Amino acid sequence: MHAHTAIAAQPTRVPHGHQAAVMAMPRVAPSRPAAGFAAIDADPLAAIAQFRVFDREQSIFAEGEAADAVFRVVDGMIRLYKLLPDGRRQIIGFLQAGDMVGLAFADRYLYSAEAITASTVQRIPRCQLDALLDSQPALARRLLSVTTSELVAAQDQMLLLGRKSALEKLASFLLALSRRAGAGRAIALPMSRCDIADHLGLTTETVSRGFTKLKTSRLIRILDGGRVELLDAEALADLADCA
Amino acid sequence: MHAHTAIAAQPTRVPHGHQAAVMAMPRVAPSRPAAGFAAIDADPLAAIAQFRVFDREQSIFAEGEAADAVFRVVDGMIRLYKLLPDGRRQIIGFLQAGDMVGLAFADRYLYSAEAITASTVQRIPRCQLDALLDSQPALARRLLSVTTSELVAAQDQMLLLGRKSALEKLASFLLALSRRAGAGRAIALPMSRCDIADHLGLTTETVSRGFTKLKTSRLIRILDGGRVELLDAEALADLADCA
DNA sequence: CGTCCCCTTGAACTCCATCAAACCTGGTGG
DNA sequence: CCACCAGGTTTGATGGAGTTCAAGGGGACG
Repeated sequence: MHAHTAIAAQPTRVPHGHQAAVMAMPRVAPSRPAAGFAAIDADPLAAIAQFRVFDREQSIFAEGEAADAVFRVVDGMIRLYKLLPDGRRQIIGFLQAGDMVGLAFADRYLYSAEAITASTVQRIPRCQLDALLDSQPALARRLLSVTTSELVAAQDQMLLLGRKSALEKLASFLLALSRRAGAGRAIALPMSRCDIADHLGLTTETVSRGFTKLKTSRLIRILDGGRVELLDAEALADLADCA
Repeated sequence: MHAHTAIAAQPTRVPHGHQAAVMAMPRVAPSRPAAGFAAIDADPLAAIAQFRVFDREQSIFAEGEAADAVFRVVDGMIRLYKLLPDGRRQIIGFLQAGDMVGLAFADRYLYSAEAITASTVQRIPRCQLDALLDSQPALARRLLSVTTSELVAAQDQMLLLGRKSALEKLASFLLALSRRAGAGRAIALPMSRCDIADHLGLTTETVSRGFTKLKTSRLIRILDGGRVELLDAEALADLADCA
């Protein structure tokens, strides 16, 4: 079996002087990994973690490789994706500071991970994690909680992929990012249109047309630096869950 | 752009809160029969479980309701689904004997569960589960493992929904069911075409045409009692993961 | 200032949804 | 036992949302 997992944790503070680029999360984000896991920050995972830095577009691990470590994102943005033999790609999720990836009890990664921006991650060797789980039973419950949140996000994404129109998908995506990022109306979109398309089950062209439509409808505004401002979150929400 | 009719012949109203909550547990193991569940069968969960029987098409719980219990399927088949406000439905997963549902650490169910066939389930009150987790730390690890498998299945489903064609979806679905059912080449399909469609992000008509095509291509054969025989699993596998 | 890459826009096509009707099949009641 | 009905299923015809193919911007970087 293989297995894999993208997990969202929720750091409020990152050890070793690194800064969490994000956060202050609403209690329950309906369609994104999330939820309060501040507890994990204080836990022993940090003690055994090695820090690693990845360049833009650099691979962190690939589907099929031996899954010998779990990662937690400290800074930057990561994409997780699966490929079909002919190259079609589905992006499972985008990870930001605080999210975990690789949590699984299988020996191979089930998807690939690449840095979208320059990123810093903590690497936690699998064997050490296992030992930790033995000595700290409460950790398993926390990880269970984190994994469950991931699963919830995955189910929302299924609804999106299976039943929403292109524009609904785009609106849902922007809102999810916004909730995840917290307060501000402006959100960072460091990923390409192609990444977004592969996350939403669309093509770059359709994503681009969608952005144009949202712009001309005055629902969003494109800022510099690939940032987007949500001008009317309520209208976007209507668009996201409805027809 | 509307779509569906989730309403079968069923008096059970589907409320649907838009409340956030959590829970989880579909189960369509991509590559294994119900493996790791034997251990759980012997465990203390059984001690506190109440058995319940549900009729065909009966609701087990609905999205938005207080999530006060976790369930384990003993017999029958259950569908888990989410609805959009306009009625479009996405079936998150089909549960069979051994699968768990409702595992989560939130106070509301995030999707609805209905019996497809007459079903027997064990009901495990949430509060008792929590107590058990405290007294039996190893249980959390087992549940973590189960949840992780779920997540893996969910990610495969995302790839399916986002990037596969109608026929590829159908082939993948049949193979997943077959792997789950284990040995025999014949698999039970107690769910309707509409259920299958709502699971694969298609319409009943497209599912029906797909079945017809697989039949005329001699890849499957329809048996009585809604059973299907996979005549050429290899060809189906090619169809499932490729173009 | 040119090149590369991504994004945007346009036009044609395709797969699947939609609309519609015929066909089963199981259940009911005469 | 069969006629009838209601439900789901299959098949057909048509249309549309999104893909595919193609070309034209526009910003970053050398």
